Amino acid sequence: MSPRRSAAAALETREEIVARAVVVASTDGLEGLTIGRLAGDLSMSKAGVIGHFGTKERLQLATLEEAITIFTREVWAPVADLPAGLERLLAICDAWIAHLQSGVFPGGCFLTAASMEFDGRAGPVRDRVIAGFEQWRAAVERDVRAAVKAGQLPAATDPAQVWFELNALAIGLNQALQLLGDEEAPVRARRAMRRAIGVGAAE
Amino acid sequence: MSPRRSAAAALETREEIVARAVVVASTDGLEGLTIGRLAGDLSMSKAGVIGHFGTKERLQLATLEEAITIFTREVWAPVADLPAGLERLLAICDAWIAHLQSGVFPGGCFLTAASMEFDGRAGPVRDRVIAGFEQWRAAVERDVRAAVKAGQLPAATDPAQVWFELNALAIGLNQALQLLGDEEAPVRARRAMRRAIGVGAAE
DNA sequence: GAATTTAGCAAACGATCGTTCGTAATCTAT
DNA sequence: ATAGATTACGAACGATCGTTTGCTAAATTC
Repeated sequence: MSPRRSAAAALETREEIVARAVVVASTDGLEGLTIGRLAGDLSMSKAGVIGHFGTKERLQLATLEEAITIFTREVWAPVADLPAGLERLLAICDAWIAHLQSGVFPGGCFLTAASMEFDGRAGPVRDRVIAGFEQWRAAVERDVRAAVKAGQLPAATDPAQVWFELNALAIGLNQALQLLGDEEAPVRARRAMRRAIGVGAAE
Repeated sequence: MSPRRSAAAALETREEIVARAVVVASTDGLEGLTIGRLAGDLSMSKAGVIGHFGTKERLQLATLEEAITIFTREVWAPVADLPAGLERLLAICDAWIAHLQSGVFPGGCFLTAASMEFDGRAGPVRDRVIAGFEQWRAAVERDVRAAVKAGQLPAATDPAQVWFELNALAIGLNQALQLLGDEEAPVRARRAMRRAIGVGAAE
């Protein structure tokens, strides 16, 4: 078969490719992602796959972008409507934990894996990973500051420290779930996150 | 040149290969490790490289084993002589942080990277990674229990919870250093580790 | 309805992957 | 000194890598 798809349908094809790429890269890594593998999975030719992106690196970037979109939808969107402050910060933590448990990415947190995979290689993929983390960090720290300003957290609270700990705990939870299948990890992570924020675990 | 090395020297060759493999895999991952690349770096033939291991998987296992040995030497050996308990637990944390800062692995913590890379693929490499983490976890938890027994920590202290948090913070520190070059991360990690243990940061 | 653009395929490109084979050089053991 | 193991090499294996090139057939534009 040859190109019997309309321009709109071609966009769909591109989305199908990216959707599959996210799944594959989630377990095999962005570098382990392969055009031939993708073509086989989708019953397409290699040229048909790469044609939508031009280059493997741009395919990786598109895949990363989609993963960031999914993360945003899973973790940020559910809490976006809450007012900035402690309540939303706690909701973020719970959504974060739920996301890591959800199995949306079969190979575990995509961004975490990508950050480890590309932390030593320069290039646009690494740059995008960094930008993604910085954006997420800014969102979390904003709520910490709002909670401090509202008197919900002690004035001495350091937003950067809270972010550091929450992010570390999320990564640690991801490892515990993916590598060890530790079923107690989510509750441990929640407890530690509450403590990192400076709020009783009874919350 | 052809094989003009004695049996003893051949062991040296093997060690040289593994030493180089640790460096390469530290940045490119155990899967990104390539026999041809290794042969080029060492001015050897591919057959000469793989001949010492038989299989790439066994080369990966030897590389992983060496990385575990290095980690043990860097983090455990300096504190092994201390008596079990709170003092050694705190020393472990400091040695751990120092190790992550040391740049022994140019691409960051080898075990962390390997755990992310292989957390979705069955096989002996993944099994060895898990065993390495379990062994390290047992060592840390042992000191937590000893500290509790000695009355240095509250009786309600949960060793598994402490391990979970310390490990997460170490991974988070590794990411902050490698991906973001965050120079404040080590002091943040140290502070959080002290708090996870349940000891004042002034210690 | 004719001309142009586009989606996707089949095939091939050189490069590299992990692995195997035969062979020469060296070491070890008799 | 001679025989047998090793060590490592060069060369080749089939497979797969990312990418490029023509081509066909459908969709779009004029």
